[in-house]
Amino acid sequence: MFDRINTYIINHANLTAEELSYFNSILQFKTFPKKTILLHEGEICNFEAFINKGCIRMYYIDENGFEVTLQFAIEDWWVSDIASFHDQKPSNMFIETLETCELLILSPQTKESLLSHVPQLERMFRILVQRNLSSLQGRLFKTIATSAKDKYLDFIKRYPTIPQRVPQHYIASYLGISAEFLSKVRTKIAKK
Amino acid sequence: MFDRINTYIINHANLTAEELSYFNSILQFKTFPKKTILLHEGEICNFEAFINKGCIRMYYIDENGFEVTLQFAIEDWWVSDIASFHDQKPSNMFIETLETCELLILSPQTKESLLSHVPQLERMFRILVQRNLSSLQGRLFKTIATSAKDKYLDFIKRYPTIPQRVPQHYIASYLGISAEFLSKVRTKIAKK
DNA sequence: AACCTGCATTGAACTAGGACAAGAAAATCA
DNA sequence: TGATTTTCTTGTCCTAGTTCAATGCAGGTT
Repeated sequence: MFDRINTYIINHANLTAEELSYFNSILQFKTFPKKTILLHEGEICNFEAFINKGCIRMYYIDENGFEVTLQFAIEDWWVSDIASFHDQKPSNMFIETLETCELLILSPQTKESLLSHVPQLERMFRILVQRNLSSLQGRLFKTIATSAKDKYLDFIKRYPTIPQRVPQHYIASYLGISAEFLSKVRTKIAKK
Repeated sequence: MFDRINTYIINHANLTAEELSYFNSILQFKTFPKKTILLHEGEICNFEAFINKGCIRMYYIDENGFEVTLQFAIEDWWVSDIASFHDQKPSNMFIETLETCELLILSPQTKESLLSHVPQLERMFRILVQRNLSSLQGRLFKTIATSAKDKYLDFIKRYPTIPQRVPQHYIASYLGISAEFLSKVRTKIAKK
């Protein structure tokens, strides 16, 4: 049950056996069926979850019902709306399982206590957020500067396993193009 | 010389007088003329700078010379390519002064020593990065989901002082639209 | 087997925004 | 002060991507 996360932790921080077992002791293990909405727009996000198994999507919806996928997350990713989680303020995004998911969950309280017991992890979480920021910066650039075709090719290169796991129109909404146009782009790529 | 940053720190962390003066002692104060490139693509970013005075732009350039402005930063902002700064790896962005700038600078070494002397600040910097991430998430959403006009209106609402300080075509490159089209959008708005 | 429901494809008509070009207006500097 | 560079505007034509609608195609469910 903790194999996956412990491997992850060992690779990202330098904990003693005790610290690791303390970490494990405060994690809450939970399973969610496919299509469960873990966080609704307007709610306060009270989890930071490590994906032990499954696939999750974070997305926004505007007034007209137009969806933008912010992120896909699979095994070994952390999922949360950190802004909402940390400031305990309403989120403006949705988080939804796309498959049956096994999650290891921190609440604001357990995270707080974790960080005070194992201050080292403060660093790990900071680096996690930094990486996230940096990759989002790169993505914004590509979203603006690149054609639909190149964005798609880049996507399947960066996330080769995702297309097999999630419906194509979600990928379109991640790339910022319509589902129909992605389909056209794909047939054009295939023909060459 | 430290008034501005000390006010900032007091608002964002809870330091003793000694800690604050230690903080001040390790900061390097430097002035740069307008249009100085502080960081070139390919270089390692060796600064995290607090803007005491002035205005700075962070941007990407693609193979065809197409520019995307990632961020404008003015007084009270921190400027750095954190990914490059922390991992000491080559940056893929440019950072350039748009006005004469007074900066208070941390190097990787001084930041390291600062964080070990005043571990509290680890939290402040983490929150800084989190806020940054969260606002970038919102921006990506708007970039994809919103019309040029709405993006511009949103921009002048969020950053009302920026348009007076920076050339308009940089704002266009922030919004992800061409300078010409921004001009057209503006005349259309003005006519109403 | 028949029937949904969700997903992908294709085509036709349309549009937001881009590229290019040429001037006008500001800002910078000698 | 004029001269040069940078920035902003406006018009024309063009294209990448959208919207809408129709069709097909799984894969569950009853």
